[in-house]
Amino acid sequence: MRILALHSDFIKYEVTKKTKVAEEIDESLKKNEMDECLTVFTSVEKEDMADMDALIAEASKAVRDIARQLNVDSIFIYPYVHLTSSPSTPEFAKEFFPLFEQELAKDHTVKRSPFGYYKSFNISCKGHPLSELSREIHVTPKKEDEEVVSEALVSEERITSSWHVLDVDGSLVDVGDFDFTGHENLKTFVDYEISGSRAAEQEPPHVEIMRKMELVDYEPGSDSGNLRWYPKGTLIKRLLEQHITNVVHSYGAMEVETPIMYDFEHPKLSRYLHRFPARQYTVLSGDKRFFLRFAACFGQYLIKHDMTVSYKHLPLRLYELTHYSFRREQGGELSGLRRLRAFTMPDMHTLVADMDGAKSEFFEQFKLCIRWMEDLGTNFETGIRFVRSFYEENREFVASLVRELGRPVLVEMWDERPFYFVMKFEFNFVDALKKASALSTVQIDIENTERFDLTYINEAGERVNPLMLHTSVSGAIDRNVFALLEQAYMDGQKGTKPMLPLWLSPTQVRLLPINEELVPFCNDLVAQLGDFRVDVDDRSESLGKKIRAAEKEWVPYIVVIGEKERESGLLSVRIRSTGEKADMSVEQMRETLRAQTAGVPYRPLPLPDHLSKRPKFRG
RNA sequence: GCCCCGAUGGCUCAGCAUGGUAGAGCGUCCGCUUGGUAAGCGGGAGGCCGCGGGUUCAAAUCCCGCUCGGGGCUCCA
Repeated sequence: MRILALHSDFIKYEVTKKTKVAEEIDESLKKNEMDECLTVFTSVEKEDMADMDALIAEASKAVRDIARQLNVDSIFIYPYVHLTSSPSTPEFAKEFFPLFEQELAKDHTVKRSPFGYYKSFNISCKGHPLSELSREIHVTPKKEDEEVVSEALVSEERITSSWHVLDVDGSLVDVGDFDFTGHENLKTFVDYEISGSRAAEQEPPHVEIMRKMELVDYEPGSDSGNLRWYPKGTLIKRLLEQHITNVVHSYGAMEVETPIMYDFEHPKLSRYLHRFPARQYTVLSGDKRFFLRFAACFGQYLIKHDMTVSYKHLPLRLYELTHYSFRREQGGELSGLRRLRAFTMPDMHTLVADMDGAKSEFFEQFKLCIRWMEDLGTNFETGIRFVRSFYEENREFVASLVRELGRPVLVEMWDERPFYFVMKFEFNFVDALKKASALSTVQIDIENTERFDLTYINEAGERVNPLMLHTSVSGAIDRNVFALLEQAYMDGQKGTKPMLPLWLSPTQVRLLPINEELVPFCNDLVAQLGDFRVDVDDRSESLGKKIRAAEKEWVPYIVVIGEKERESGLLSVRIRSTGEKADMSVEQMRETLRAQTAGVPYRPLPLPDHLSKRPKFRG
């Protein structure tokens, strides 16, 4: 940004002609003047668009400094594009000037000439040594540090909230008064949320597991928080992705795919961005700047903006599995699969006509999320958050959610609305280090359909803004894997053998031939168990070692194949989940597997089915 | 962004306080072993001790800077 500040006896202007980009103004502003003032000619530049909040802070600081130096109170802001050769978009500047005026008006008398008009003007400059000053203001990420905090953060700090527990019988009590006996995990979640007590100074257990098991690993060749997935990890991830997509699809969402990067200068997006901390990756393409999406919101908003939607189409659901969403989290915030800079997020946005529609849809999606968590099989605790006024009007609705869930939940009640939503819930997984991480979530958004101009035609034929739900039924897929591994670890600590659900186990059945002559027989068995992931440890190792290797890989069914098996056709199976050994026929084996994998996706083995053919991905 | 910690064969780590020929286990390769429910035996190969500078006759080791990684704080739309 460039400014030219003139200490003036007076400035007068008069609008002569309107341009295409003109802001709407009152008749009274078409002609105005100010005496004894600092006239500030201002042009907003392209680079300023990186951060509106920082720009306002820096610019007003500069102007205040000059005003103090000259000891003037009155400030006249004059939008004047001609100071620069690389102006920002008119939309950005148009948004900037009123905010700039507002900021300076806190401690000065301020007037402003309108943006987007040709004007004639008269100015008298005092002509003393300090009367003509110019400044260049640069908004750089470095300067943002302490002073410039985005609107969203500021408002979050201002908002006070109170914490309660809502029980199944509908009673709402202060957290302090609730008896957590029998709800220890909820207590852990509550402590984490409220006090934020973060003791552990260790690496989360899932990190060692994900590396040792050759699922996922850090990638030193990329930015931190961008991981590499080995074949077994990729299998697990793909299965979860496929499953969540099936679930959401059969719920009635329409799947779409949208770009991963968006134009900083797109007027609607830039305005949205300025509501949030600058945590996005930026990408340069020629001299255009783009940001990598941090959710699927943008693409879906832009599609919905262009759609013609009737009330008959509601609720209308779009879904995308974002491969990837990007958030440039601060270095120290990153943690294994729990917190990443590039992550995979199933994201659904539902348009509904009104608050009644929003509530019934919210309820259905709440049930869908419960089912997901039950399938995943990890622990979870519920947080429900809303604005106080929303609760006052919807007590019964909120209570019905808790009844549906069948156990008490943590409630956070805000005095005023901190973000764009009036209500949300999340299901939080509590990990081995007693930290909580959100998985499923649904939010009722009352702001963005207007902001992004999403509309539908109601029964009266009018074009109106719907309400919108933001939903992730599963939460980030990476984080689901995190939860599965942490849960397995915790199970292991309690004495049960750690394992993944059968449908996600990279190897479901491992055959251990007692000598190499039995390998062909094992190959026949692999073929007979065709629709499952069965492999053969054909290496020339001792049986003990093969068993140990299979156990370390958490293989759910380990089958030793010797002469006895070849003759009888009965398999000697070591069942990980129960620790028992059982003899079963191939057909029984098949049935056992089939019963446990009904309704979930299948993918073939991600590696060669003979262990002797398998490379090591690490160590 | 701030504060702590770390970096040595493919992996996990020892060695570093007191400078003097670089070590182990696992894995890998080659032999032997053909076994019945969690580690059979022997041998070989494999190292710019993260990068750059300094101190020293001599640096994996001491000092400074950097890079990368992890954890904590803050943060988590």
